[in-house]
Amino acid sequence: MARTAGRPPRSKAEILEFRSKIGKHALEIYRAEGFEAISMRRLAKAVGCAPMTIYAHFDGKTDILRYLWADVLTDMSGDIAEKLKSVAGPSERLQSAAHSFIAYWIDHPDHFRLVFMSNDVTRADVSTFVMGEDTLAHFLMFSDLIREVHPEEHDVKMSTDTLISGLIGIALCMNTMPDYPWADPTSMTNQLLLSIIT
Amino acid sequence: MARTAGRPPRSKAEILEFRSKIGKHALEIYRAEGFEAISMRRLAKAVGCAPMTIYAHFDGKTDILRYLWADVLTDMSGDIAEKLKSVAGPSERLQSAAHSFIAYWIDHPDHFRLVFMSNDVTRADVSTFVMGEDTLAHFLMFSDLIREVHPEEHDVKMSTDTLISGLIGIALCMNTMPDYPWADPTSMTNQLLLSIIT
DNA sequence: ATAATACTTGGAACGCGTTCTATATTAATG
DNA sequence: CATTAATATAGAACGCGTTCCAAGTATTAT
Repeated sequence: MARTAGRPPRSKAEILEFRSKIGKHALEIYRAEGFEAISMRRLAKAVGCAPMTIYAHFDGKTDILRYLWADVLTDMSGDIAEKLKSVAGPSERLQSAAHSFIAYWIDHPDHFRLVFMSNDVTRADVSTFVMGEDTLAHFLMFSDLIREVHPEEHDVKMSTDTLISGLIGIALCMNTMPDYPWADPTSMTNQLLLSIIT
Repeated sequence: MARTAGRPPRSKAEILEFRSKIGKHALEIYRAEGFEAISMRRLAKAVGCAPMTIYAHFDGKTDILRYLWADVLTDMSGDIAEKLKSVAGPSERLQSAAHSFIAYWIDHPDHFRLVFMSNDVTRADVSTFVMGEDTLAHFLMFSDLIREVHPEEHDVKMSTDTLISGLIGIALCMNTMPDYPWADPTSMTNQLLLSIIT
């Protein structure tokens, strides 16, 4: 301990506050004008700081974009929950959620790109959290639905991950290769569900 | 007809030749130094023309990258075929192919990004072919394998598309969200296959 | 006050994809 | 030959993400 002289480092609270402040402005721009409109120079102007300052708090643009994930995922979860209200049976509920999931990403290709096509595939800094608790919850909702269908044993974790990644794959294909005559996404989703429900 | 004066448009053969010439150089750079190394200015230098000229033949960078797909997919198909040599039963062959598919994209994240994460999600020019006959063949191989498993009716087209997009989804998740504790990719692939094989 | 440390700032710079414009260059017709 | 249309070229420009650096500002212990 025994601080030497000089300005002390910012408290963790301050750091988080600044980060979320930048994230808030990024979200504003994204909602108003979409993905392309978010630029570091512009974001800095919106926040009211120098472009350089942002780099002191974030590793880069992708690191900022992660702040928008939660927002999009919340929107998606809301969509699913809304449609889920009027569905009763366990397997029907799982199916409804899956179809809503697909529909959401097909209806919002820009959101899909934001969440699933962030372009820093290269570096996998395990240190950063990437998927926080809250972000995760939006996906684990499928676990609950699967558990309702299979109250017995069954490897819920694996079924969930398979379903999620499978669904994301369908959405990716529809988004990135729209010219290929894919089978009906609804049919594909049902087919995918077969491996979980049966 | 009755041509007016002036230089005639290039023949289709010439156009294709120029395009493939650019594609060839792009592939060279990609193989030698990877994705990031491909830039329009540098590519022009390699081809021996002005950067502007490329834009007369391609819509943009993404349009060029498509030329590299075939190469990557051929490589992948080779990988699958190689491992498939020593596998006998119909369903075993399908499983082998699926696992090889996943393994390939996990082992080559840069290739995955090149093929499945081209960033022009926005515009869907139906006019451009996007997936040529040859490119397509690498995916339709799964159709044959599925048909071997199910000689009867069964909607092969839909099963194939579901399997392909599901596999791509698993690969995408492993590549873009490496920090999330996904279930074992092998297990997920098997789970995915359940919906097709049964 | 002074010195030491942490952080912010402004500006320049690099290479990028892309667009624009004005100026060749090429190859056909008349 | 000249004319005319198709193409290629050079160069500048825009905004982008990102990096570097020198200078400034803020906050603390001494």
